[in-house]
Amino acid sequence: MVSQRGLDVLRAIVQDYVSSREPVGSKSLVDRHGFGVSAATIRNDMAALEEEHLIVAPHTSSGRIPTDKGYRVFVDHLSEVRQLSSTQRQGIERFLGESDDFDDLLARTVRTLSQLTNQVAVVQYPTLGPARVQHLEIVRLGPTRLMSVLITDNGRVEQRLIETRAEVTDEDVSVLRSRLNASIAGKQLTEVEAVLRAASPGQPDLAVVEGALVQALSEQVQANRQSKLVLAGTANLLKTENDFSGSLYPLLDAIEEQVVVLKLLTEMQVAAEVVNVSIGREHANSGLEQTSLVSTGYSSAGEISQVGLLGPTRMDYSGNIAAVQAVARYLSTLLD
Amino acid sequence: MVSQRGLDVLRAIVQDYVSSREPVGSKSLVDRHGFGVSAATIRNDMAALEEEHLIVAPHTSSGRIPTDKGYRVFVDHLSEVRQLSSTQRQGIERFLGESDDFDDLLARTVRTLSQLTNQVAVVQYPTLGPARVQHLEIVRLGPTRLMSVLITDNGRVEQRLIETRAEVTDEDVSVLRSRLNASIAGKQLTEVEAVLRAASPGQPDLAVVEGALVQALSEQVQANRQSKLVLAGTANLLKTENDFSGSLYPLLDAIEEQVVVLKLLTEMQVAAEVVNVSIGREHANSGLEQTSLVSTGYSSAGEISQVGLLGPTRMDYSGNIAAVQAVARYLSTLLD
DNA sequence: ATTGGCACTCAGGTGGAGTGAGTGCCAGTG
DNA sequence: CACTGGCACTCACTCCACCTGAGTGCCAAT
Repeated sequence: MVSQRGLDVLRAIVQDYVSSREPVGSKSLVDRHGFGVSAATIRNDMAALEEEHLIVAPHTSSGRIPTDKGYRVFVDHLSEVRQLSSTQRQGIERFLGESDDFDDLLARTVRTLSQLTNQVAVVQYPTLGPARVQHLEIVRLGPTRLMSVLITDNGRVEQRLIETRAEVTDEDVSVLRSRLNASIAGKQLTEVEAVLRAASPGQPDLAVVEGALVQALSEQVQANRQSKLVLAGTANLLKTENDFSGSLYPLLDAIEEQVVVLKLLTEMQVAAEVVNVSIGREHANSGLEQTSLVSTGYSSAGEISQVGLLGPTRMDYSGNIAAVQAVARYLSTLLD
Repeated sequence: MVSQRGLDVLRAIVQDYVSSREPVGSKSLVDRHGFGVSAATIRNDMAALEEEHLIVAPHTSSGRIPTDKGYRVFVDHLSEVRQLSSTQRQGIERFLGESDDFDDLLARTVRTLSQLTNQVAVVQYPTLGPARVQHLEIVRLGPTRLMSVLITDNGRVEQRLIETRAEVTDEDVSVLRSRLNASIAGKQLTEVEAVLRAASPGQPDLAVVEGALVQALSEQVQANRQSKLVLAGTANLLKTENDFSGSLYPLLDAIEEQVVVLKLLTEMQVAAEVVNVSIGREHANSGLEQTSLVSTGYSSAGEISQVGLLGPTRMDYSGNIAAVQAVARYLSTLLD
């Protein structure tokens, strides 16, 4: 059983290890934090912590480092969220406030977050969800090539290339544009597919082209479900003192691939306001075993998406949680 | 003076060093490439090459490695472009052919190129240049927030957020949308600003809002000049055996920052078809001293932009040049 | 111009000794 | 019963000395 002092010791171990990156031993522990007891006593407590798999010794007779489970207990019970300084807060607001458009805003978000924390920052694009169709533009790029641009009432823009089997003229495009806009403008994206299928066919000679367009539009609406990711600060993984054993290649590769990170973020999808922390092997995803993911929701036009950061399990959880929270909150106020 | 055999020796040194990553000495040189002479003779040639700063010895009495200047001579005079295998070619065409839209196509391009070469691949977004306005959509996001979406006749889409001082209703937006579209649809982007400034003012009560919109549009048109970059394969920098001395941090940071790379690419802007190679210190840009950039133009709707790759100066120039060329050509055929 | 021979250099690997931070255990104490 | 001081032990790391081998520059001979 782990005593109350045992937990204090765990907290101290995590703090010292995070700041020094060296396994911490009983002696230096009593030196830095004056528990009212001797090193030998602390050693007993440490033995208990090791019993519970909260800490581990990298090799016989060296200091201890926290395990994933140890970090978990630390995050859940032993740390309090440190608040950001007001200058940091202002920095965030100034930098995010200047953005030009949605893409730019998310880009600035991850930049800010990665600079603030020295970790890799990620943000999920919101799904289009309950948005409505504002306008559908069709552009003729060539005799058998069209592009559709779907604009929603909350300012998202999705485009798609279409290869038609038959040749299309500019007039055809005009006709189709009017027809389709008339039928889907103002409709929710989720309804679009049904509306299109139900619509009465237009001129027979355009049927083939119209079919291809409807097909493409449906895909476009579908596609937004599997959302997209923006990230920044991957260079932080290489900061002179890095925490990862073995090659960084699999890690950076996994991050660049995005799919694993995206999956993790999606799983964390819960209420905004709550900050989720997933530590090391808790997410046994290939490449990310040595990292923790700190994320929380932000809301954009009612939709909740995740923004967060990725770093070594040995990270400053208090500071990072605070940073993620602050950025997410401000992002929400900008978007809602 | 460097003899003809001297140049052959240089070629051999580059080839051996690129494939073995070890300084190459006179003995192993005669072993692998049977010049008709003895090692001592080769040593004399190597001394001449060193005299010309084409090769250098990392430490006294070790093998030699090529200098940036040595690579330059190799690229310009000693290497021939190796052609890609037809399966590689087909792979490129299959993967790029499937893309959905312009963004996706460029994303696939860099992915392909980075996988093909194991380097970092980059591609520059084309400037909008001579494109014409197809449609301008205005979306009302809130009482004082609008978003403008500019669609060009070659399928590019640019969006921008606008904060208006006065409140705007949906009706106002409709009015403005019609007015602005009427005046700029079909105009070249370069003309847009002039046209807008010259246009007669509409309803006086909308003047403020219209002013803000016009302002934003002008910026939007301007902004596309400074183009944007897509990249992939940064993980390749960390492949187990990597070539960079010192920390990778400054390098990855510079790449992620994009601005330096963008500047380099822009400077290379010349005719398509020609493959440019910039080697190491030839571009003395902070962070990229140990890298070479191989790039060439691709054309999109008449505009020429650059696509290329970035890797250690010790790279397989022949193969990489071939890959860049093949990808750029196919990209051009898709886009033009 | 080319060659074989020779003395020299130096990075990298190997192995042993020493150091110090840290441990587990145990007997003793308030 | 919780805590303490003491003690023997472990083991990663550093330093140093030594060796090896690939490679060099130079020179006299062809």
